[in-house]
Amino acid sequence: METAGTAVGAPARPGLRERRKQRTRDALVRAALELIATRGYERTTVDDIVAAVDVSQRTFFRYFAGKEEVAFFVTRLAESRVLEAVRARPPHETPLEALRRAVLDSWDGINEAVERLVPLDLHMRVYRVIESTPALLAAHLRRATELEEELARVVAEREGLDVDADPRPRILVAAFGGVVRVAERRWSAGEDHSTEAMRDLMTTCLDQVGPALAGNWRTGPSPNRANET
Amino acid sequence: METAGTAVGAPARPGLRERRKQRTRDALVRAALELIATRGYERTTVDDIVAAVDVSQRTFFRYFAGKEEVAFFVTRLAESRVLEAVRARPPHETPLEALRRAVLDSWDGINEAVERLVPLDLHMRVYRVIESTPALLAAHLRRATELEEELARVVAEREGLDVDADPRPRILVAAFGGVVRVAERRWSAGEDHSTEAMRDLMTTCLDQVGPALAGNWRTGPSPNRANET
DNA sequence: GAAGCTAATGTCAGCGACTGACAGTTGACA
DNA sequence: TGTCAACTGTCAGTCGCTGACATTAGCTTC
Repeated sequence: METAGTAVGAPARPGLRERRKQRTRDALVRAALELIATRGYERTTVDDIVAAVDVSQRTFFRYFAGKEEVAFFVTRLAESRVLEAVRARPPHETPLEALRRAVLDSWDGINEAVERLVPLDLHMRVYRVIESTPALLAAHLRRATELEEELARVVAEREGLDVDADPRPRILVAAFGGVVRVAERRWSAGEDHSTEAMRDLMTTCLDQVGPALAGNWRTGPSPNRANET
Repeated sequence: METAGTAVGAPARPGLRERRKQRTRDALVRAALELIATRGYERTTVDDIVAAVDVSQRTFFRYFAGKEEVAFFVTRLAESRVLEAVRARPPHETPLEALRRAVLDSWDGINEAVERLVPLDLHMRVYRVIESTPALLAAHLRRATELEEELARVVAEREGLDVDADPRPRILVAAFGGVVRVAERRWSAGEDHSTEAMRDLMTTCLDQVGPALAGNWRTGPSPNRANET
């Protein structure tokens, strides 16, 4: 469906109607995240959001299935990136290696992608609200397990296995996901919200999986336990 | 005010008022679970529940913080049992060992404890509704992470560590929790809902953690390797 | 450029979860 | 027995969310 007068070289610009839709959706997202970041999730009503954009409440619910969904609009970016990154890993890598490298790689350029939607700082503030609001945290965890389910499928396909027959894909992904969530929490709770800090935290946490699972912690000192005592 | 009435022991029998409270709460739980198991969660209104017990809606919300809470009333039993079991493990065990043994042990006698509240079969049906209802699944996962947080604290204390300084307790618990959830899902999705089936599934899944995390899956055969290492 | 189609939006009414305020009832206890 | 506190019910109202129907406004076609 080529519309009139769009050169092949330039990105096919959608019609006015489509652009308007995009604009109101972005406006809703921005207004919602700004309100949520400042007033909190529960103290932000849908009426507040639609009043800021001057559309009807009904319109909001046509764009988003619920109040929760708008809060995760930016987060979804990162999720899809991770999934893509895992698919792109070369097949000779170990499943765990593939997951680890994919997650670390997917952080490169994520900031720019986010910034195209909302200010990065805003997204950070919203993320902390998500982690501290019971209803949003619950939704976040559910979304995470859905992502894990897809990851398990990808891993199983990589290895030529049946997800439902062999439990290892789901187990690997579940364990991996748990560790990632620990890293995310430490990151958002800490001071340094840079991408590098995230990478460091993630690698440290993933490196600790072996030591954490195996053996007696008290026998030998762990790789880096500078902060003990 | 406090529901801390000692349900055991003969001497301190609670007064009539306390007994009435207990009775209405149990009635609400039973009615709610029965309705949820048969009609599903979303298709069960609070009005339906209170109509079955013949109390006002306001009373329901004085007993339960929300509609969700009543659905997890029985599940909470298992959670507290697991926590107790971990605390009871001898300190010479490896953290992973302690968790594993605690979870497996806590299933002994769980059926009897559940049956004191509602028929076991009813609880099973509700559990499957929880896993298949987005809103309930989200709440379930959030509760699970709260339990993991407490478990991490217990593990850290066992090993004489600071939960916030050393990441290993949370990492271990997160990975462990992920695997447990895989086992739970397989169990509730399968046919055999017996305690033994759960034990078998749990042990197999936990035995697969090592193989899943380490090495190349394609070199070694056997999706089911006897517990080595 | 006017007419027709259709997607996007607004309005209205209503359901269900949940809460605060107030009043009535009923165990507990002196 | 009477007083007090706890338990419950009623009522009104907020908020998230949805279906039905009317209205507006791009886009297409002639």
